Amino acid sequence: MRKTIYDIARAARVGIGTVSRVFNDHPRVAEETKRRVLKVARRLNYSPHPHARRLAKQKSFTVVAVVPSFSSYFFVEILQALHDGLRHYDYDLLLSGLDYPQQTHLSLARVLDEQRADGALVLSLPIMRDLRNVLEAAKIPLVLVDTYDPAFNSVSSDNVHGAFLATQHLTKLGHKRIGMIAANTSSPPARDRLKGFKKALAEHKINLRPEWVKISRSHKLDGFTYEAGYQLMQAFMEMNSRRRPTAYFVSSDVQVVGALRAIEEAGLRCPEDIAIFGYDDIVPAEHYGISTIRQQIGEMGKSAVALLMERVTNGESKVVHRRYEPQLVIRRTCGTTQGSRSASNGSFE
Amino acid sequence: MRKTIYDIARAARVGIGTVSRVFNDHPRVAEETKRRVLKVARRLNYSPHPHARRLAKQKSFTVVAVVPSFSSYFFVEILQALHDGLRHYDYDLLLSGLDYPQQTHLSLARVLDEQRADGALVLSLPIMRDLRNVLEAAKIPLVLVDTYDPAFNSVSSDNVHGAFLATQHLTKLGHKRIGMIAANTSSPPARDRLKGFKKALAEHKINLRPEWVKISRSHKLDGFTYEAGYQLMQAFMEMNSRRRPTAYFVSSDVQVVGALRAIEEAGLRCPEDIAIFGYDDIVPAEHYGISTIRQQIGEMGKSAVALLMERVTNGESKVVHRRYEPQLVIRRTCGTTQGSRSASNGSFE
DNA sequence: CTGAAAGCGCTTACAG
DNA sequence: CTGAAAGCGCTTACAG
Repeated sequence: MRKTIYDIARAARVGIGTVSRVFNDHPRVAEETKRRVLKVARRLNYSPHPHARRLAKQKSFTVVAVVPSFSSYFFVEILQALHDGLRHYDYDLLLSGLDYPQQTHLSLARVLDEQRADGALVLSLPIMRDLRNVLEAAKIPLVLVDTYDPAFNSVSSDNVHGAFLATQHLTKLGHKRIGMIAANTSSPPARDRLKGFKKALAEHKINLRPEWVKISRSHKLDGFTYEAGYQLMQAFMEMNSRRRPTAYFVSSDVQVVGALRAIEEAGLRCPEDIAIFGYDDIVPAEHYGISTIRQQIGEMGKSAVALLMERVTNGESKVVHRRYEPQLVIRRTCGTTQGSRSASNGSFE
Repeated sequence: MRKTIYDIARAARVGIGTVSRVFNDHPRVAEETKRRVLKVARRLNYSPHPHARRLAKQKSFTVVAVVPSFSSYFFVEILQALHDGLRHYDYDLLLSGLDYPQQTHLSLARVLDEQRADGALVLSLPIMRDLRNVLEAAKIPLVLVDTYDPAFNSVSSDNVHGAFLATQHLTKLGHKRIGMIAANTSSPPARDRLKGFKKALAEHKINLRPEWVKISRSHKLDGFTYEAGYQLMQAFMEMNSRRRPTAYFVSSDVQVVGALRAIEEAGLRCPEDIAIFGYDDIVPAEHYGISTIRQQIGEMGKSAVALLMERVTNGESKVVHRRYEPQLVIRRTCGTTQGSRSASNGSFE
């Protein structure tokens, strides 16, 4: 039979209040009493009933993570980081998956309504009006991860800057003809990466050719998929080789893998014929030798949890934005300095 | 302020017991009363407090999933399936990740001890003695997913048969020289796939050459990784081309991706020079054109949840084993019938 | 069919 | 420092 606080109290010859205080690290319990209670508790293999505790404390000791999708490397990694972080706080992680992004606010509203969570982590979702209303109505701490909205705490990565770095690197290698494969711009990261790309071209006085920027319209993971990368690169491959880019910034590594496939099928090689720069540094990126931008996912996860827990436990309420700097990871696919070829090619431009 | 059952009772002019009965679908409540209560509840936006309910009912309405690792496609997909399935039952899914497989039994013991779950789903773990003890001691329903042990309910896929089908397909294409890249045999699926491979060779009277079976010793995901596939295939590539297999059964698609890379680096092509058969049908497999074995992951997840919930809610207790038949998915990498080449090659053996 | 009351296992002011 | 008691929001025999 499960042991209760009464069993411990009896065996330790104290009142139940004292047992409770011991387990709640109440400051005013005599050392001696505390020791005795803990000893008995251990002997009887006691642990407080979580739901009773939650009811009495009027707290759920649970955090919800609202995730748009399970099936991408990024989410798996960030989820893992969040899960690990939460362990230190003895909080449970409740997953709230979404079938349709449109229902985010509904599913979240329900969770918050039922007071099933003391805090929320909202991943990668564009903050639309419906969602913002729910979030503002919910009087619980929350932090946005991988998105940004001035009104809420957030931990995000500077996608504009990351894309800028990647593109700039391509220019430094001597490329003048640079294209981009972008994800659906309904996704904030996709939008920012496109922005960073444009910014880098502008800053290096390289002409932006509209036909050299191909944007996925897919709604499946907002085009952050193999298929999207493959198809868009195929479109490039169909262009006359003298009239297409020599280098490409691709908005995610998953897309790069698809793109590489298209390049190979076109009988070309990367990086010999075509330079590629990706984004995300997903696990397999190393193996493919993809030059990419690393987001500090583990750090972001830890930081998001810490931020949230400060608010949940200390009642801290100032809105904070933490922005992580992405890092360049140079590997094979971007190639090395364009020698004479770039010079001559460049002169055509 | 949060509404309680008392608010509803007062507004609906009934006792709190009646309100409770309405929300618990108690059979003997007058239709008229029920309607009135529900109407008021809706108006006041009431929903029962989950923890109070759990405390009073002495049930956690939660299921734990013990997962060895987040970072693989397989787990993500199975998790997604479990999560979806659980929704229909209004049960929460509690994740219990593991840092070290060795502590599985400890982390599980803790959860069960604290009565934080009414049932458990244990994924892909080899059932060792420690774990078996914990599971047997826990008097809660549980089902094994993707593993098998005679003592517990299980939903698994017939890995022996899947590997058999894959290997047999290679023989049917005319291959006589067939090798295998296997994962660490400490993993039950890895072991079974190796077994199925051997069985198919035996049945088709093809000689098993020990040096043509390369087994990963990695502990990282038991060798179900890009790296393992890459390295083992590299080892094959270093063999004299006349003395190595013309076809390979690889124990997972992730490994295939690594293997393809090694093949490419060796200046060979798949399927023209080398035929490959994978396993798992992970999302990107389609894109690579990997011929593979599909496990019915979605089905398995649904079925596991259903099995568990029958036990949790109906108290059903017979031990049941559900085995899913894997399916052949023929794509590019295994090539087509070996023409004259296979004939002549075959004659060397 | 329905209400009043005890109980689920804790927490926490209030006295002392 | 510590005990007795009320309260957290439900559920469920027990009467009626």
